[in-house]
Amino acid sequence: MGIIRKTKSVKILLNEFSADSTAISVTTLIERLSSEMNKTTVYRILDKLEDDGFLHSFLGKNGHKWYAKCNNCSKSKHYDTHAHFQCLNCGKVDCLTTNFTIPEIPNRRVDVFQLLVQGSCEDCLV
Amino acid sequence: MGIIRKTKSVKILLNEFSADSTAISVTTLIERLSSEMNKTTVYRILDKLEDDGFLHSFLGKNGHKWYAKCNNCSKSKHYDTHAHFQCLNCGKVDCLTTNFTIPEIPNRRVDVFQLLVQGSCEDCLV
DNA sequence: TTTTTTTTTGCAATTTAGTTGCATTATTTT
DNA sequence: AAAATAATGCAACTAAATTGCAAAAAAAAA
Repeated sequence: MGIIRKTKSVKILLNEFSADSTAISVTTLIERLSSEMNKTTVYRILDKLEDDGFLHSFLGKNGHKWYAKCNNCSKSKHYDTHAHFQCLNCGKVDCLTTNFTIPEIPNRRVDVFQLLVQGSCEDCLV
Repeated sequence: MGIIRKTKSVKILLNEFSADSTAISVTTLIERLSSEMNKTTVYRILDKLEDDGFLHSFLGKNGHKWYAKCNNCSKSKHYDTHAHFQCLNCGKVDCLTTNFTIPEIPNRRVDVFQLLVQGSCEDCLV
């Protein structure tokens, strides 16, 4: 699919991810932008931004969707071999720069994996 | 909370996990046991069996809940340092016996993690 | 065993994330 | 400017999970 038109809504959403590389949950975006666009639009644009390799998505601990900016992704391939870290204290979620390698598993072929790490972030560590 | 009474419904559910150690999704259980108990009961009993350390839960790729038998868990502590493997071919999900160690992450304290690996299981590998 | 207390269950209603169809509006192409 | 195409809003819908409450079942007390 991919983004075709740079509409007002697309620009607003892109802007949300321009600040830092912290991940944002879909529900947060829907609430934050409720006066500017419909939730359906949020879902659809995020979907396309992911297809375009500008964002990538993953599921938080409760199974809800989060999005974050991509660093080295393209239309054809998402480099999702990184983990996501959720701070149990402040709730902030971000991408870890560490690239994980999943060890070989006997008699199985590993295609993809999803790793969500939870703990305390640098700001919340005493 | 924990299990207090060994009711008929509890026995039926325990029985579902007695066979092998393959994980079962909540929706599968609800459908499979629809003639024997209400879905609310399924949710509630699974919840208690997890509290009791008999089952542990995790989220599948779509964010839906799965349960599997515990091996070394107790009421107070779940030894969830293992990954779950979902076969993209047959859909089967099971616990990997390999215990993963998440490497140290600079300036962060890691408390828990969730690792879902997807690929091809031993039965589905040619 | 019978009565009383407490827990469990079923049912219906509710919540919430996410999706879909369709008419309207905006953007791009001609 | 007109025509073609894509994006948006809205309402309705789907599905997983939760909640309140009355009825039923299990355990404890008598």
